[in-house]
Amino acid sequence: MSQYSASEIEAKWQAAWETAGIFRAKRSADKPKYYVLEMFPYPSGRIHIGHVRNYTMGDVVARYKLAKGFNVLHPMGWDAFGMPAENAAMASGGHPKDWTYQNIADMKAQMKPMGWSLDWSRELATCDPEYYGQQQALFLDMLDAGLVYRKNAVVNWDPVDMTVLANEQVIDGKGWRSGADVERRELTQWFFKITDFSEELLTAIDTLDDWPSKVKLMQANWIGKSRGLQFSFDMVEPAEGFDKVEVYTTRPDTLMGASFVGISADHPLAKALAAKSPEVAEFRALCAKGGTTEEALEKAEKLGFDTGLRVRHPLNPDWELPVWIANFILMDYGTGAIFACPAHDQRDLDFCRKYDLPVVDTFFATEDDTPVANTAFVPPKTDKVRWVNHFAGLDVATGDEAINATIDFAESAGWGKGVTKFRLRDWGLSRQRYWGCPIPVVHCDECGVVPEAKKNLPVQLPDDVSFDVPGNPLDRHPTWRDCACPSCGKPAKRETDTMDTFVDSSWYFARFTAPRATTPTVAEDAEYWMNVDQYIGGIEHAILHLLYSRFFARAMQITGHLPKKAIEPFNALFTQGMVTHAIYQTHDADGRAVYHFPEEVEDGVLKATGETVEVIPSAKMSKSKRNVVDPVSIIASYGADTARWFVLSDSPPERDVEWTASGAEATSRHIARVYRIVADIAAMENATGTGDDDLLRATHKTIDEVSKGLESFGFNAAIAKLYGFTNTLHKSSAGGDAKRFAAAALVQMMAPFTPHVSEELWSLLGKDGLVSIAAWPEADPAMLVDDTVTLPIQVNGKRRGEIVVPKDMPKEEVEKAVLADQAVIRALDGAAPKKIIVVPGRIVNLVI
RNA sequence: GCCGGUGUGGCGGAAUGGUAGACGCAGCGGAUUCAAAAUCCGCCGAUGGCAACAUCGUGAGAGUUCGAAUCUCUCCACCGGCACCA
Repeated sequence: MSQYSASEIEAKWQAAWETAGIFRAKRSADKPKYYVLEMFPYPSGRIHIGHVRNYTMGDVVARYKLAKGFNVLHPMGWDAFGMPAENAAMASGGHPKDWTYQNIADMKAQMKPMGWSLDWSRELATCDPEYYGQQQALFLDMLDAGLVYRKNAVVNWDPVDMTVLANEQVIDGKGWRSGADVERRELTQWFFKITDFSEELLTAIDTLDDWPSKVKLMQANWIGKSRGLQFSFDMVEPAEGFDKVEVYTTRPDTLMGASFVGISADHPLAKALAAKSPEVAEFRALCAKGGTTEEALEKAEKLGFDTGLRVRHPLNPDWELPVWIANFILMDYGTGAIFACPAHDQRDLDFCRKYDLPVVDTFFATEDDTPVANTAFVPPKTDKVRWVNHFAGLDVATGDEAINATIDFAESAGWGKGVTKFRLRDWGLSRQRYWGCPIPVVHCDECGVVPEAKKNLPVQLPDDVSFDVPGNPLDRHPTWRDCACPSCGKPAKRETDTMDTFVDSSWYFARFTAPRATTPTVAEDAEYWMNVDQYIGGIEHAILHLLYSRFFARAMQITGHLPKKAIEPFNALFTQGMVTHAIYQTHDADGRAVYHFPEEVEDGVLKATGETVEVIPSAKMSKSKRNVVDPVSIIASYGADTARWFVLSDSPPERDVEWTASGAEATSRHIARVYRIVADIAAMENATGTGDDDLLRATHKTIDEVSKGLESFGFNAAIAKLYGFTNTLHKSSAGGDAKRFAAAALVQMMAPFTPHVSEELWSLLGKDGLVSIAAWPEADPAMLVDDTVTLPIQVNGKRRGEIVVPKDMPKEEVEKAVLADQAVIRALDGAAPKKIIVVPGRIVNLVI
């Protein structure tokens, strides 16, 4: 072949890899293992450029480690349960199962041409009974170990469709289909006891050395450990069987600024009052309006209801405070009751101003005693402040000191107790939906809630379901619900809730070590392949998915499914930025947003109808918003090597990248240029030339820099070095021997990025075997050091010139050389420098 | 609202306390060609200057330092997460 043709070579080399079986992971003692995993995709049906970027990053790592002599495990699967399949069934009448498996087939067909070094023999889909049956076994073991329980929790309830809505389906407090005002309603649900591990999940963050610090910080904040004071306000007149209100506060030091006692609308006292008082019941109903997200609760207008009940201040029995029901107090956190200190909490202040409640300052800044008006004074807890008549005798002290002093004071006086609490809540896993893993329990009138027997697993989803009415089809299935109680054998009903899809993705990394096993994992395989050495995925999973996986690793260790060393399953984490793209939307007759694919839009109008589209710039690519870019056309036009190189070349991998089509053409030209340069070199005579040594040095330097780039996810930097090295090689007048050495190194270094053309050029250079498994080139340290160094010279921090000096010239001689330099003499203009700063090997700065 | 992040030429970005703009794209000029494509060579932050060079310049403002894109504080804009999107 005389010129580069992607279409001819890519299929050829993919077949060669397949035949050689070089990506099939096998356990063996002779090599170290390396497990690289990218977060598995949801089978939307089309791969998008974000997938291409994510999986190419993982592939570069996997291929580099393969060349470095590791046994590499690089698997792929499908996060295949979830709402979009049901939505598709509702929209077009098909079945979620058919839709999902068709999407998997389509996406796999689009992924194969990318040439990723995946071990497809380990492919799994979470909707395969082979997978979810083992997940049910895992669930039963966790139930047995006391890690699962049932309790009430609130959901978004659509009162028109009579169905539970996902947060995503609540838009501005209304149901997405019915448009009805959404209510918060309690339901009995299954929970994982993740809070048993709050302390452990928090402290173990310190062991995650190769995780981004921002992710560790987000997880720590999410777990939210706090120390505070728990104590009671005695009621002046007991009511509804309550004689006190127990509160928890992280700022007990502000107790003298208490304005009222607030209880959550879901507090037992509020419920008890509502049973007697229509006004309270009405207020509770008002508080129940809207969605369940923390954001909705935080942003909602502050509402309060004065119960008329009074409580006594613990430090002064004559001081009575009113008890209010307030919508911003969460039943899930602390005791569901607080005391409000408006002077030092903005929410409390807003509330007190609205309902005309007193505002009492308890401390001031050391130099400023302006009373609080409409902005609460909330300095960092590490700042010293001046206290007003503090009951524990403080004058000037930090918030932290005051909190500790107050807790000690309350404990020794016997009216309060220092308590550590966590923000983290237990993980509710019940979903009132069809397309998920059935929860393998049975409800029996005689025996209560009974786990399904393991021999009856998997509890398979029935195929004969319809989606023509809202709600969970399992709930109204004529026969699937009916079963025999595993305990007493009498007729019973199956649980119709299925599992949160986060459960599916919380252990797939472990399943990949033995994907076909008839137990969740196999000890020898888990022992050999765990942990994941490098995990790669989107920053949007920084908290939930990763925290749930960390919990599952612990639960699986307790239930005997993972070894102790896998307690933290991901040794290193890399969070790639998202690929963003403009969203194109129009509105239907009812004013609801309709999204359009980029290829349907031209010059701001829909190609089909000429309708003007609204452009929302730079949003996260998402299948529901349809702002996805199709990589298939890039591969068809330029080939996989171009697509692979291009997605990694322009932007640092952790950063978001706005996708634009320009540049693929240029990448393709560059690959063709490398092809020509290397092909010419392959035809050169064996000989020496001028600059052999320079080229050799440049080669070793590039090997060093590119290897470092690959080790540290500096893919764009590594590619920039490869561009530079290609230019150096092209301009060099070195002889055939040196050039062939340099060309072979170039081809090898490009191989993780552009494996197909690299294989072609490797064989063109007359090398034996596959470049994919050729040993990675090593840089000779002796070739990396230069004898001289160029030092920039600054005068008062501004660059005025530069000198070239021997690498290890002593400071005094550098100073002499600098002062003798013409540019320096000109810049000094006769002035004598006050100070000369010489940073060896870096810079010289003269201060005048 | 709360938590986390990002901000540098026309564009993607490099430099993580030491020469701001590596490398790439776009653009401009030249060579080659009957012509074009491809290819090759060169220029390319702004302002002033024939030039040498000077001044300004990393979202805005302040600070620390011999020296700041980089560290600190305040503010602005955008992005991610907020427990039932995956």
